[in-house]
Amino acid sequence: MSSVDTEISSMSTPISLISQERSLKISAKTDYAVRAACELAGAEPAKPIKAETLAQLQAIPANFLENILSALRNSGIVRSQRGAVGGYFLARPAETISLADIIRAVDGPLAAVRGEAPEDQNYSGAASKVADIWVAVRASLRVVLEETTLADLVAQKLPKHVQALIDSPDAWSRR
Amino acid sequence: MSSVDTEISSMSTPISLISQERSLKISAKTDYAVRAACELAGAEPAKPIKAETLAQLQAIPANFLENILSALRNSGIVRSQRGAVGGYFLARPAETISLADIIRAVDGPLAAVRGEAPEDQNYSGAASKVADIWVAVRASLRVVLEETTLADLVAQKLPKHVQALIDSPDAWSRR
DNA sequence: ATAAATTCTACCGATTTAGTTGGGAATGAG
DNA sequence: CTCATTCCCAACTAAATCGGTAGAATTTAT
Repeated sequence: MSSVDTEISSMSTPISLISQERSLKISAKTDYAVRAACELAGAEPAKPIKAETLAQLQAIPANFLENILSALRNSGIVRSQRGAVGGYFLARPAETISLADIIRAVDGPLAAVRGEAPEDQNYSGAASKVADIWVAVRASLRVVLEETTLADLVAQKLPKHVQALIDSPDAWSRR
Repeated sequence: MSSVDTEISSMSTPISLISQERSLKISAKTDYAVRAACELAGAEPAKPIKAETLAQLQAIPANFLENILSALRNSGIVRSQRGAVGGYFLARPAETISLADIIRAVDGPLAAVRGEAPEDQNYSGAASKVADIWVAVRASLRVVLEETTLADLVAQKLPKHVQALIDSPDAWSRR
């Protein structure tokens, strides 16, 4: 066949698009949830802020944010007040809300392997230590996310070991 | 507030289903890639193993595995040999291949926030420190994934700080 | 009671995930 | 040479998730 086809080598590669794979990624939902929660933590304790206001403050699509706030409410992280002067506010002090709490509320357990916890997988042969690695990954995420609270974030005072990670030389290298 | 409303507790709650969200999750692709690479690392250096055999050894869907091996080959992690006695083998010594290399080959950069690097986001207001947190998350992932090699995994000798994470009391708590 | 404000629920399209299918192209054995 | 074996590669698919919208339901102020 052939004949003319080619030129292919040069490659058209329209590369339709930006690949966008996801494994160990941070979803928009998680990012939005943390940002909205920061705004709530930065405001007066029991004064409700309406969803629309949060959306504007953080440039989050308003209707999507409502889904997120709903998940946070179901997990007991925020509470809501309906009616004319309603809105959302934190359900407990910002010092007691970790980032891990927020992420789990909107996106489920950390470091799940194909929907299940790492310790529920079973690996054989040369790969038998792989479960340990996923457990280590989860533990290292927890070191950051379980210890950092909303209060830390808005006060711009992160826990020492978290700050140390950020200050480490290659933390900002893009790779 | 109310009074009667309740009953809510009982609530139909169809609970649509097991949620299965994904943020900071480990994809099937990543898991399969690491397991297949372990088998290659556990075998003799330049003796090719065919995809079908790898698939059986690790119970990975064979055709899907070919996609994954193709990605690993494009990233220079494995090499392949066609023909009757062909198959796949590691392109370089197992000591020089980190888990981060493998994950990036099949699923792109670690800890991307909505498709972009954390340092490319810009945050305002009460959330201005959020970028730092995502950088810390990425750095903590790297601590585990950049230092652990395929050789470590098959030898069942993980780096000290990784083993320390695994041995820490709450690493295995399910949460 | 009623209107205004806001939450809440159900839906929707596009992308991604996790695969499958099938054809072609090297390679080595006989 | 020829043919079986194996990789290679592109397209296709079903189901789930992502990101987002629309409208009904609820609460509060007046």
